[in-house]
Amino acid sequence: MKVAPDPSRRSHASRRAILAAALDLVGEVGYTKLSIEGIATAAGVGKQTIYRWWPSKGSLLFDAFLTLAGDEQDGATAGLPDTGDLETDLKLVLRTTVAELNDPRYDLPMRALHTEIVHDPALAADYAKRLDEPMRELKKERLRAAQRAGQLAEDANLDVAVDLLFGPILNRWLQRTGPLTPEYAGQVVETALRGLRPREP
Amino acid sequence: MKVAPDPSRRSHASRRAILAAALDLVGEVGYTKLSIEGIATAAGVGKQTIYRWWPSKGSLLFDAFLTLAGDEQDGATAGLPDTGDLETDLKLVLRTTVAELNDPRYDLPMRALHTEIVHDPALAADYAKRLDEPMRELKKERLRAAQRAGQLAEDANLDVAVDLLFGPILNRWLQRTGPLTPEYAGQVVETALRGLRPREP
Amino acid sequence: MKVAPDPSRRSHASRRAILAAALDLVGEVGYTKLSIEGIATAAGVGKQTIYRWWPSKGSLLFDAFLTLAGDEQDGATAGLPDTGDLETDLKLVLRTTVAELNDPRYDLPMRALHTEIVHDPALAADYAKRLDEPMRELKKERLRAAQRAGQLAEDANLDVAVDLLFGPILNRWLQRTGPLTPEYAGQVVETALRGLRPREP
Amino acid sequence: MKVAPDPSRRSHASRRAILAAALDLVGEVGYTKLSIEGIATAAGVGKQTIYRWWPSKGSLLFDAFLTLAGDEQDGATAGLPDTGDLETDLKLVLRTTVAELNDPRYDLPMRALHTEIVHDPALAADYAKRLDEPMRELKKERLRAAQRAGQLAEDANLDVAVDLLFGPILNRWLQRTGPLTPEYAGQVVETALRGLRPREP
DNA sequence: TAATAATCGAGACGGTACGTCGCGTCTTGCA
DNA sequence: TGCAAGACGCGACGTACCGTCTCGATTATTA
Repeated sequence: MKVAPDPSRRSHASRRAILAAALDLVGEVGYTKLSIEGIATAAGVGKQTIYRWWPSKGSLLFDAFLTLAGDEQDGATAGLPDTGDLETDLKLVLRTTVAELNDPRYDLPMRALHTEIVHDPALAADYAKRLDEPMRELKKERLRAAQRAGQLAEDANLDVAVDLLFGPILNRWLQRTGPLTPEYAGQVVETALRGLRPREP
Repeated sequence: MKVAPDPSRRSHASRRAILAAALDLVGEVGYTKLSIEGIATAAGVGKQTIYRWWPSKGSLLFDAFLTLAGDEQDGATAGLPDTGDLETDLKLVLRTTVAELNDPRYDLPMRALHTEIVHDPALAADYAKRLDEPMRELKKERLRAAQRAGQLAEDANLDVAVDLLFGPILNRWLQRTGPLTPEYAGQVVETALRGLRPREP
Repeated sequence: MKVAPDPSRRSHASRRAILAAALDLVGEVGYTKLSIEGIATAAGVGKQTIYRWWPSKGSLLFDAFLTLAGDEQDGATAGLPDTGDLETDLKLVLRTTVAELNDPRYDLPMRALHTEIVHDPALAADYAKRLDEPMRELKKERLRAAQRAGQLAEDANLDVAVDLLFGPILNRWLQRTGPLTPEYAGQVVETALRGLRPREP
Repeated sequence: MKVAPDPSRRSHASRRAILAAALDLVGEVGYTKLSIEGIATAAGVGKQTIYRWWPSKGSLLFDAFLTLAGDEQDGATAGLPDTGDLETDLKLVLRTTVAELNDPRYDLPMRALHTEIVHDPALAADYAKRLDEPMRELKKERLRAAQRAGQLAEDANLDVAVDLLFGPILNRWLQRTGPLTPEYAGQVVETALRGLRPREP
């Protein structure tokens, strides 16, 4: 019978080395050539140390990504910018997102993580709970503020609103169906906010 | 020296068997366990026959998917429904899309193809040209009709509009960040069309 | 810096459990699948306790075998039987040896120990000194008595004589080049004693 | 279901490289450190090519040993020397055997093969049939000639006689219970032929 | 009788090798 | 010449053990 290892005896040095090596390697060789063996070697670690603590390559990538995200933007917990002008704020956020997706340091790791999520419902659930929901809540909070300021329809479904704003960008990035530019981000915000319907006369 | 094979001598029986086996297998074992070797065995075909005609697993999946799509909805070439009511028509289309994404026969093959596209820019370009653009053109055509009918802003960017409508659905399907229901599809259409801004007084 | 452990603080319970587990395990799973890790687990003991007290798997097996032998036949120290009839006595001894080699409780442990000896000269020396030589001395003592009784050539090399008697049995047992029966043991004794040359006329 | 590979498609170059590498490696690093992985690397061959054609490390060593033996002494098929003087002939043969066992090129490979035989009854049977029995038959043939020449007891059991001659040498070699010298070989022959009993008066 | 020092169980660690699977290439013999 | 079949060199998989290394928690003297 398989028993869970005791986390209190875990080597933090190895953990950090593994996560760093995973990020480095996925950036260098890409998702397809990323191997546990390669990560272990790059981290100066035995393979078993990886298999002991992570159930799958996906969950390792997830942890690595959390580290990456946590290191740089844990100020994100502070919430989205609120200048009082929703459109300006959203454009800033989406353009930042676009810049991040175009940043080579993030591009390959995020594609790798995305792929694992797509094929692993358990990981998807983990991702949804630990990354997507908190960030989504921040976004919805900003939209709620906009509602209070009368800049957004009272009855708008905020989850749908968030999807409307971020879905197009993520898809274009993933599928490369068009150039992922700040201009595109701006158009998405404008179109989503203005709506597609013709103006009321 | 490598010479290109002569397509006129190609065995159609083998081609069909390979594409069918690829679809069957990806549905049975999923993308991660899908192997060329397995497809060849299941198709009763030599491995070389696959390597001779397809440059990558992704392009094989793409072909297989074209077959799948072609068999069932080649009437799609006929264009989107146009009852005169844009919202109704779009809801129908998006709900059909949702049903398709939820159909087990399509789910795994599409995830597999998506993954290949995400990691293979050449395949992404092929996909964009041969599948995305034609379908996008049909959608834009319907939106243009709506513009002519005054149901859509004259200055709306139609590419952005299409992304706004389909991006959220595809993302929710891929990342499982929420249930992918017809209701959700309806809300996306409504929100996109109505816009997020408060009504003009 | 490495210091020698203090034998006075050694846990006798652990020692006994390890030796017993080693014998049990080698009997159950055979030499090839015998592992220090397995012995430690079966003995309810930490691995380090084994590595602390034994320099190699071979020396552990040697100790275990000494225990096994000591428990049952420490009367062997008393010397070989001496009824006055050398041939009868030798046949008894060799048949006993054959029975022991055929005993499942001894077979696998002895094969394991033999293998370690074959590949480890240091262990071989230890074995020669602590097991082979004392037993060999007992055998030679019996042969010397036979010499005094005029049943054995005065100038016979007793070491060679012992090898001549036991070598064939051990080899047949190890290599399974033929059935290891009491009859075979008897034939070996007869042939060795009688010699191969024809009777003087 | 596992099917046997087709021997007609086997690569002879790989086969030879593997057998040679096995012999070289076992001579260099010894039995304990001999690994399939190491052999494959040294032979410039994939591991699977070894696993495809040999069921165990032992059977590979056996094949390698057959090659070694076949290359050098396939003249052995011609039979043992027969000068008319049995004792001289046997001493020559046993001294040659001793020299061979002391030859570093043979020592480690033979120990390795011996170990595999000891722990693998199937391999032991193969060894008995393909190596031990033919060589034993040659020896018995020489002894039969001696019987016809009146140099050996008519009723001597030839199998036992062969064991009596070779068993002691093999044992001393394996267990290192004493120096393995030509003198020892001579004494074994003399003692075995003369017998241990005193001369008839 | 407490302090103290070593062994003890447990098991994580960096490694090596295992035996298997799949890759993409190459060769063979049939149609 | 295309094909089914499959051997090949290669690389990675996930597992088993190696021998070393911490960890508290017994123990069994020594102060």
